Amino acid sequence: MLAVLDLFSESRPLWTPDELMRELGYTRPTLYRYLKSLKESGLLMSTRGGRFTLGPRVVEMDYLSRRADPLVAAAAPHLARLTAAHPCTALIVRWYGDKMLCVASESSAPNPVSSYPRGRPMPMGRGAIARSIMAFLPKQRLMPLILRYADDLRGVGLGQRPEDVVRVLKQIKRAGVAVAFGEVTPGAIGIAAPILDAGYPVASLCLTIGGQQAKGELIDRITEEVRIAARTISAEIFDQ
Amino acid sequence: MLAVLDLFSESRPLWTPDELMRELGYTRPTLYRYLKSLKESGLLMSTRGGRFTLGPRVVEMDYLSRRADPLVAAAAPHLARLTAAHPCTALIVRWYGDKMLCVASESSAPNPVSSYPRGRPMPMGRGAIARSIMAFLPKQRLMPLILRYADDLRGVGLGQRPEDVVRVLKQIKRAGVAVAFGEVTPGAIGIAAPILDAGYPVASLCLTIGGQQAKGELIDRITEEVRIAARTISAEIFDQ
DNA sequence: AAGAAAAATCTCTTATAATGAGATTTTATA
DNA sequence: TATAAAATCTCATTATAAGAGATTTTTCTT
Repeated sequence: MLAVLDLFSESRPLWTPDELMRELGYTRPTLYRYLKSLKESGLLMSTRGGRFTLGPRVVEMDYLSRRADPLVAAAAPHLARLTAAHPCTALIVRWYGDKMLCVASESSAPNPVSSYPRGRPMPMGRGAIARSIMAFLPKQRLMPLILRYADDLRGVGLGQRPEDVVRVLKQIKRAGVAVAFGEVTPGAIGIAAPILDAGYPVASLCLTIGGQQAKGELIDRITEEVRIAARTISAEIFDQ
Repeated sequence: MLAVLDLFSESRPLWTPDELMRELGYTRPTLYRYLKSLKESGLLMSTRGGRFTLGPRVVEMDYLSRRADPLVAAAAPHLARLTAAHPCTALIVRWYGDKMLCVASESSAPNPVSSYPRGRPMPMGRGAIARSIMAFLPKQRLMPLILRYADDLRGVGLGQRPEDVVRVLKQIKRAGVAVAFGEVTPGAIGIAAPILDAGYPVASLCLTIGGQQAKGELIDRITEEVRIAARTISAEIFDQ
């Protein structure tokens, strides 16, 4: 039944029962039984024209998840403060072991180079956010990731061999912040620091600014602010 | 398995396996099997301390649902325009047959009286939003609702008997807009017009302003703007 | 880093509950 | 209101979840 749910994607948010039957190979009564359960639970809903989409429970659960997340609560004032201080976008990206998703963001840039709403997936192989998290992973957890994203990591100039990547990440860990120039969004500078829970990276605080405003001295100042804000948030969420 | 998911609520967003076992009466292996599936699908995740919460798939699905919703897309510029014109909160509330949820909102009020984020449930028996939708329901769909929320409807002075409520709703339908004073949030005025898809109400556009700014003439002007905006959105979403 | 405690998973039999073919009912459409 | 399409029902069959208890893995303590 969860396989039905998994078919609803960005490129294909609407399905007819017949399409689902064909895709999953279920018979008509079986599929309709699943659809009935999913509809009753609110995870799916039918639209006019006999198609199905994600339903109200999805919206409701995200609301719950947002309100129950101590990280989102702790980070909100810091995002507000940082965006008030600089024309930028500040975001919190959670790391779920295999992927990263933006869970909170606020923007004060007049024309943001890119949007980072809650739920937007972020790439694991590129950008300051990914590196700020990877730098704080224990080696055993890190190595599989480096191998999996070897191509991407090479592409942004982190080094040819895994050892080279590890060396760069060690530097980032020492600095406590990662900076990237246009790796995720062309023209955007990303400055990210990890949020640690019990010493283990669970998310990243990232501030993105347009490449134009990027005087070296300003970047240094922001870098320091991000580092400190991430540290503060880490302390606030630690055990609760 | 969906019963497990249903337990995660605003008042109880964290559960231990033992609590779930006790609550649902499942044996240990059974519950763990469920948790494993739900964890693998990303609907649940475990936190430090062996507790479970809603997981990344929830965040991701809401993002999908938001991006795939033609109503959210069509309404966004209107919310922006209305909030730019008045210090207020403008929101879109979808009606799901048995409940209403805010699906989009934007605010320009300096100190909003209340917040209406996506996912917030709205009461079906009170407020301009509820009435703007009920007024456009066919009688057969309407009567059960009136009976179900009779107490609430009486409480806000819509009439003692169902016929009285029906009469008030007929007036609202003729006007095309509903106005309410402090029914959902004390001190807030709500002005709502239905969004129709194929003549059938699927949502409501609502504008809330603080009671202080509420000169009668201003309310009349806003009322007209809301009515027209809702009509425009209806036309835009009609069959895609 | 080793041992104890707790948590999670595994094994295998039993019995429950999901499946599918086809018929039937309900809903939508003209 | 008739016709087509969509959704649900029936029931025998079979697959597959459930549970008791043992076992493994993880976590915590010292």
